[in-house]
Amino acid sequence: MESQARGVRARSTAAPQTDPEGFWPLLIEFALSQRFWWVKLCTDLDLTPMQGHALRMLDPERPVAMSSLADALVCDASNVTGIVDKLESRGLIARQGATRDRRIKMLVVTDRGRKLRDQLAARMLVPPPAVAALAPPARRRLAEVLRAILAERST
Amino acid sequence: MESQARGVRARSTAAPQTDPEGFWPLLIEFALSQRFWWVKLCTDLDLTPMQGHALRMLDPERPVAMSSLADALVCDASNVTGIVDKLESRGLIARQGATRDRRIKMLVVTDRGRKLRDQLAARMLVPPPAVAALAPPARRRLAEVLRAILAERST
DNA sequence: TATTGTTATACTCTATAACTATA
DNA sequence: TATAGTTATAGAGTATAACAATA
Repeated sequence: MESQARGVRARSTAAPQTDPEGFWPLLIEFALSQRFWWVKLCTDLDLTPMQGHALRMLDPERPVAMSSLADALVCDASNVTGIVDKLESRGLIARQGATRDRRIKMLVVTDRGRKLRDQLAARMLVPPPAVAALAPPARRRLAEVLRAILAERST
Repeated sequence: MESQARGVRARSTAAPQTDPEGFWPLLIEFALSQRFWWVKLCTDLDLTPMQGHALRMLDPERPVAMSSLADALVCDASNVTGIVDKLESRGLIARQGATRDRRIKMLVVTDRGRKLRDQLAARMLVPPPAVAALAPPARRRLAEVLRAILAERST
């Protein structure tokens, strides 16, 4: 949920029709609130949000084509060029030519990039107090549902 | 979850310590995936993501100060000036002077803005098939858990 | 003096279109 | 001809600093 300082908050003006328990609006409200969480996480590690996403989506075990990263980030290839430029200039990743198709450039995560990526992953996995305090059965149930939702790819 | 075209996906390299059910990583993965969902929702209504957030956070029932909107959007006041400029130039909101303190400018949602805001709210409330298919008891339980998390304000 | 909002500036993200070098 | 990536360009979000009006 976004800040409610001075009483400002999102207000719903329409009623849900297939979700009388209000589950979906709550999930959405939560998801949108994580915008700030992600920005802070990345900023703390001197990354922009998109640079953080890029580093997260790259595979530390094997090279990934620029075009694959563009797909993963759901943005244009021209955009990826700039994002990769910045990460490469900091020595976090590197461009490599592909052997068979010389048009393709593969991206590899450097040792330095891997360290930063691991830090990011570690911080991502630290749940906020409210989540850590949940009883295990409640977490287990919610985890099952989220797994089912993510498996659908329909959102 | 971001696109997995050509096999690219986020990989975790660290293990959670206080969340053996994997609840938190799933929740985060879900939250981050909603980035694209929100962008599309706003784009369909000819709004940028931030303009959508601004319209969502404003109160159609009463004027809101620029500074309050800045708090709600968690961004600088100078930033809000530009976002408000664009919404106002489209006739979706309007600036009003405050009576007691003439430094303050209050924002009101116009009739046109209200219609667009309602459309946005209505589309937000349509759950994806995987969510709509959940049994009511499951939804009810999960709604309780999410309410508890959001009430904490600690994320 | 302090606060509200604006302006100026600079950087990042974003897409489109034109370009190159390959295929 | 088609594809992978780059460059040029323009619009939007972002913060910092300096500013005007008001308190």
